[in-house]
Amino acid sequence: MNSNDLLKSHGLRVTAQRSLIINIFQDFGYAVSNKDILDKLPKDFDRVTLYRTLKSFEDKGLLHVIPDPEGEAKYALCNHDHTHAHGHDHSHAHFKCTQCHKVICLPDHHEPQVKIPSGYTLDKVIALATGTCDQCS
Amino acid sequence: MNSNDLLKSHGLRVTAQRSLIINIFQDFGYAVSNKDILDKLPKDFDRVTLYRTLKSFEDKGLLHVIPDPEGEAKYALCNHDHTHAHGHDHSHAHFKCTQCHKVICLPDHHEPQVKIPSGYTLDKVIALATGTCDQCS
DNA sequence: CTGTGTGCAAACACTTTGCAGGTGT
DNA sequence: ACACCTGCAAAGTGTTTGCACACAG
Repeated sequence: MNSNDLLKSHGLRVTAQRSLIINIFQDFGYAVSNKDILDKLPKDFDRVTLYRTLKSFEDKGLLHVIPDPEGEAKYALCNHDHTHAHGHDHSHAHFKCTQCHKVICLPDHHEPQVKIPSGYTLDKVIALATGTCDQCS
Repeated sequence: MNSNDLLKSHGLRVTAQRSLIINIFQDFGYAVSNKDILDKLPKDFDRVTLYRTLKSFEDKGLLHVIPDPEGEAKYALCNHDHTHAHGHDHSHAHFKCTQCHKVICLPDHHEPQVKIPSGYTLDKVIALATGTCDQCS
C-alpha cells in the first residue's frame, strides 16, 4: 500500500512530512529507532514533528513499538492488518540479529508461548528473540 | 541473603547507600523502575549515585533489566543465581499484571518459546507477558 | 472554513561526565 | 595506602509544550 492510502485508511491527514516518514519505514523494511529515521530525513527536518508524527501513528495503530533490551525502542509499520474488532493487542514476537542488528517482526503464526504459574491469567506476550538471521548465518 | 553479603559476593563494596538500595529492592519484591526506587529513597539522595549504583549492580550481575513496552525499563534483583560459567544471558520471561502493574520475574522453568523461520538461529528470548496475577484475579 | 499539522523557541526531564573529597578493605 | 564510591556542578541529550502560521479536507 502506498503512503497516502495508509495514512487515509488510518484517519490521518496526508502531508509531505508524513509520506516521507512512511517511505523511510518502508525502505528500511525492518524495525527502526527514532534516531534511525531522523538520520534518513533531510537535516533540516524538525525533530518535534517527528516525535508528534510517531506518536499519532502509534495512536492510530499505524505502527507499533518494540522495546529493545539493549538499545532504544524501535518502531515498525503494522502491515499485518491490525484491524481485528477486538483490539490491536495480540501477542507479537520480534527478532533481533546479533550480527547485523536488524530487528524484524515475526509473522503472526510465530506467536510466543509462555507458561505462567497457576492463579495467573495470560493476556498477551511480547517477545524479543535474539540470534542470527538467514542473511548472516 | 542480606544486603551486605549480596554486595560482597558480587565484588562490590558495602556502603550505606548501596545497602539502602538493595533493601528497597527487597521490600518491593518485584521489578521496579529507576523512579520507583528514587521515590523510596530519602529525598536528598543523590540521583547520580543511584544511576551509578544501578549500573555497577548490573555490570556485576546483581540485577538485571527488564524492558517494558508501555513504560520505563525495570530492574530486578537476580536472586536466582546467575553464576553459570557460560554467561548470564539465558532466556527470561517476565510478567506484568495489568491490574496492579507489578512486574515479576518468572521462574527459569517458564522459559519462553518462540518458533523462528528456517535459516535463522535462536540465541535467547526475552519475553514480557501481561495479564492478571493471582492477587488480582 | 475548520480542525489538524508544522515549525520555532523555550521549557523540561533525564542521563552522563569531571573532579574533589570521603570511605571501605 | 589505594582503589573505589559519593556528592556537587555542569554539560549533554532527549522529549514535551505553547503558540502562531500553514495547509488538507
